[in-house]
Amino acid sequence: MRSKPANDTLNHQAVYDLIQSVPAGKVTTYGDLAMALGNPGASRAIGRILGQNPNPIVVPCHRVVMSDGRLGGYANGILRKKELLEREGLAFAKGSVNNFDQVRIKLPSSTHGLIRKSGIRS
DNA sequence: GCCATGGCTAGTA
DNA sequence: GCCATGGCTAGTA
Repeated sequence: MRSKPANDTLNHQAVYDLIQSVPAGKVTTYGDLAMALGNPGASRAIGRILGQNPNPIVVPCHRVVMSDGRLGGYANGILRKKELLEREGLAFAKGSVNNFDQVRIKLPSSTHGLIRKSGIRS
């Protein structure tokens, strides 16, 4: 759809900041990030944002996976993503992270994630 | 209109 | 499998 009604948008920098709180050996999900940033419906947008820019050295976006434990995507290919995660101690079966609930961390909730769009008529 | 998602139905085995 | 959602780009006017 070309036009949409959304009134909120995400602060990209806040997304990158938040991902930095995910330690090696752990993961989070697109949806959890969206939730922590106060925009629960934005999981898909999170994925798009990650694909944009991140400086992979400082922002470990390979630690962001799907809500069901499957890999999701990666700019350098999901094979690479899997390698990185395995190097950090994770294991996979049938494309999903083993023991997903134990390695999935709880994110700190962030306040500055949402930007209110201006110029909305009420 | 495309997509690095996610949640909820249907409909098989 | 469908479709709502949010961010983005290409490509027309």
